[in-house]
Amino acid sequence: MGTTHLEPVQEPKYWHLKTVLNEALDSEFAVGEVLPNERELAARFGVARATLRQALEQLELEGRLQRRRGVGTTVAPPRMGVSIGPAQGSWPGAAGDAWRTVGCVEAPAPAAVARLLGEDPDSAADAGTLVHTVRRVRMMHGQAVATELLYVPRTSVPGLPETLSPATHPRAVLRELNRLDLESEDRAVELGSARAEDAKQLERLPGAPVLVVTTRYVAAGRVVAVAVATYRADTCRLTFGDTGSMEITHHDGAEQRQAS
Amino acid sequence: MGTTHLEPVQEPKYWHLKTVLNEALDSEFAVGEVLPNERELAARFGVARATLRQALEQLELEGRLQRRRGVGTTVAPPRMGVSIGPAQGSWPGAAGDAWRTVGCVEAPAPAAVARLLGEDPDSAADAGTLVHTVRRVRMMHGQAVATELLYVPRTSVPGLPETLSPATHPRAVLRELNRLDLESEDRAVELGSARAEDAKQLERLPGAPVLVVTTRYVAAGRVVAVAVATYRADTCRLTFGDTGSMEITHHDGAEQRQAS
DNA sequence: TAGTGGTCTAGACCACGCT
DNA sequence: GCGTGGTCTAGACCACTAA
Repeated sequence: MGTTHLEPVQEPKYWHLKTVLNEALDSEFAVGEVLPNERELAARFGVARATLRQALEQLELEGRLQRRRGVGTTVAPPRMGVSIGPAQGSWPGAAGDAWRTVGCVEAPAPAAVARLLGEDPDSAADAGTLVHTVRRVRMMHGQAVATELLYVPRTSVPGLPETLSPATHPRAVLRELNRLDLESEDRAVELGSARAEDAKQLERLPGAPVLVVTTRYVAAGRVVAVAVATYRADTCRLTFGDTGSMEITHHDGAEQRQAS
Repeated sequence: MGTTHLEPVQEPKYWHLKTVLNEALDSEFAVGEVLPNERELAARFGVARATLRQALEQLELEGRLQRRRGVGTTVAPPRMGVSIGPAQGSWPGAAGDAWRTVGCVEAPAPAAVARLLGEDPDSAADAGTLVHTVRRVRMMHGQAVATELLYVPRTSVPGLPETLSPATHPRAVLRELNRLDLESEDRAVELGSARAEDAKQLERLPGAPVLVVTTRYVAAGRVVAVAVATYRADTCRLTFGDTGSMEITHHDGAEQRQAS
């Protein structure tokens, strides 16, 4: 990455800059390596820092870079493929999955969730059903890749005792849920930005781009649970389907060296 | 939306601004309505235009706003649910789907595609297989929501004549493809930014956020085709699963009035 | 041609991670 | 405390759309 000042083009500077950096990343940097700091880079390319940042932002969005305040900008490893249903025992709480339960409360369902549960919109308006709300975090390669809120109406798990200790509560809900036999799952994926709470658990700043996966679990003809999972969009590629053979984690880039 | 100057908080201004605007959008604006211009809004909230823009950018990312150069900023309708296989005859070219074919060439497969097709990485390095490359656009409600490049190796459609006119070529490829019986599909979804070419067809600026859906079609134990589809992330919610009953296009917001 | 959003600049200060 | 990325400002000019 030389002191290449940009030749005048009729293409936004930040766009051209992005291309140049992308190529430099492929050919001159190893995964995990730290780039020069933003002031340095901006000077080297002869642009304002804000312009340089616009290019870096996009590269981070595309999963090529990782930036951390107080630390620096590093070359990101290829996105990891995370398997989303129906395979790999994603039925919440199945043994061996990579979810870690971090809490559970019992509260009225938010309006949006009530609608997904197939409530009558009117009745949901004034009094949402009581739902067990389990918060979980999905770990992969020692990193938090997703947070999830799992909503289970009390009516879905009638076998539960009235009062539960915070320690056993989530486990009990998941256990009861696994007793039901799952008929099907509906899923939707959309782009969102991390709310403050999620951002913290994903070790990102609020507003970071995330992929929101909404799942409805159907058993015995009824929606028995709804999950809203928030995946880091920068580091994750969501994989669907039977085999999981697309889980190959390799990338285009020329050499795949490793930083010390 | 009053002349509410922001009270001093220890939260980024643009973040707070986003919250305020989001609420105003729910309560004081109808879908399709145009907002005051950026200079006006910035003045009204007592912030620099760049700061105001940071808030607007996020709201656009979340599908709440739509901005068009030379026109203005309007309140976006709720995201539309677009169905992604395996239902709804998504096997390319099936009758009645909303894809419009815009071109077709025969060329060596790019390295990334060759890998997805299950090629030997070494042989792919020096000589990619010849593939038919069909470019399609997915329309919904009269709007382009996705572009797709469908890669079909010549070996997958041996029945095809050597030379084809540009007009009949794509149709012929799709027809041959439909003769095979599809065994399964692998899919992956990740965040990307629109390349110049895609952006144009999606009526967005280059770099706009998109959801990239990569599909591998398997028939007779082999990968017979690979599709890379690029969906507008601002206007689309991708839906997966059996019923498509999550296709409800309604949103949280209080009233859902309609602009004139 | 007037008005919009998009790009760009050259500064300043802040919050955070390290050491 | 020092260096990093994150936020913010107050300008300027450009590219596009529509009247």
